[in-house]
Amino acid sequence: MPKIVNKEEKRIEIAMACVDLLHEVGIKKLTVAAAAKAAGIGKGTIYEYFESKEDIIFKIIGVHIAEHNEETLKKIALSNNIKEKITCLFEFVLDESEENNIHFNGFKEYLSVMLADTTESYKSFNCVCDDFFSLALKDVFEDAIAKGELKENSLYFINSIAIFKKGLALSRMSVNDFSARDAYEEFIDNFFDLLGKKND
Amino acid sequence: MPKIVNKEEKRIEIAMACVDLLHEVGIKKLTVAAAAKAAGIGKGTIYEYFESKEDIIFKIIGVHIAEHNEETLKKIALSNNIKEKITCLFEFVLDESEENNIHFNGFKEYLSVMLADTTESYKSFNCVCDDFFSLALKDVFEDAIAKGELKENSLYFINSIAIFKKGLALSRMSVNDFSARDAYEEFIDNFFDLLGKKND
DNA sequence: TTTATATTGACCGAGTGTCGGTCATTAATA
DNA sequence: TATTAATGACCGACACTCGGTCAATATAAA
Repeated sequence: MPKIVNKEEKRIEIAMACVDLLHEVGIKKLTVAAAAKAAGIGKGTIYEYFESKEDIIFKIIGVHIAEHNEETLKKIALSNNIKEKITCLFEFVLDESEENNIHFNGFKEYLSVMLADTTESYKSFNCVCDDFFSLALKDVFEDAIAKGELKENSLYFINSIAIFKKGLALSRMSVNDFSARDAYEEFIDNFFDLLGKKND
Repeated sequence: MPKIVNKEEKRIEIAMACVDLLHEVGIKKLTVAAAAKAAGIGKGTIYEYFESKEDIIFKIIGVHIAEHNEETLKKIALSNNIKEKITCLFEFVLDESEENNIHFNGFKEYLSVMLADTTESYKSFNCVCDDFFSLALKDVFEDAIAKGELKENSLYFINSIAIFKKGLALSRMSVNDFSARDAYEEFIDNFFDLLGKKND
């Protein structure tokens, strides 16, 4: 009998091998043949591990988001400032560094694929991401309220802020000369003016 | 000389003839041949009027949005209630009627295309839509402030609300069991609690 | 009839996904 | 230990789809 490969591991391996290529050419111009070449395998083998070309993108984004969420939680734990903690949760949408641009663009590719063909599994995946954000934000808010830095009714806005974040991402993807950072700062400052407890 | 056709009119005519088909099959499965058939013309003729398949979707959404914006302004003018006026501006994202679903789905198709290949002209188009919303909302807010129904600093939130609306649309497109109406109501109620002037 | 434009569908090639077949590895057996 | 059997991994030729092109044709004004 041949060696039994770990399908899931190989899925990740192939997906990761395609990351650079994907970012070079974008999903529209990514061919399965090129993806196979990048991964050093035959074209047919791709289909042993993925349903479709789009499925590769799905895998890539999944791995990255899991990594990113972990990092985010660490950063939040390290910070002592409430506003800073919240900003950590938005960093993915705000950061315009070379490295984050790559990931953000990957997310854009993913969104495009998902909107073209919104399956239940895609939707479930989105929900998981949303839940992470909402739960983490809730923790931060409750912490801030306990410390007397935010008014209690801040909690009512958690869902709305999660939605705001999505809009921020979409705006960054689709609006000319849009500064997500500026838009975010404007929002969060106004928010704190209304709901922060001035402890001066 | 032969019959001179009005290119722009025919563009619209072809695009409109594809609306039903597009909604049936979605952009991924919409073939140019099928689109041509739906419009009762040859496949080659499509390319006399459109740059690409995607361009058809672009045209469809453009026409619908222009129509919709006009209607929205009329509805706002008819209403005397501030909250109702604001809701008019969100109606496209909230309404789940059969008819609006078709339009909303069209918008989703459009978004997908745009994210796959974000050209400057797509971005400009988005800006036009955003401007409409922001300007209309500003008018409503200023009116409400003048009437003493909203606090002045409500104006600071206009950009954020425009972004929130985008997030709401994206959520409706991509999240399981998401009620845009509920999320909107929650937001707007909390917003009025904070920034409405209680005139009781 | 001439001429400029509109229209068309056969055609092309890029690219997706399939499938029959090969290969490498290990289990079983003598 | 050597030989054979069994099996899943792997592959790339190929069938097919579909977007976009273009040479030929239709149309209608002059």
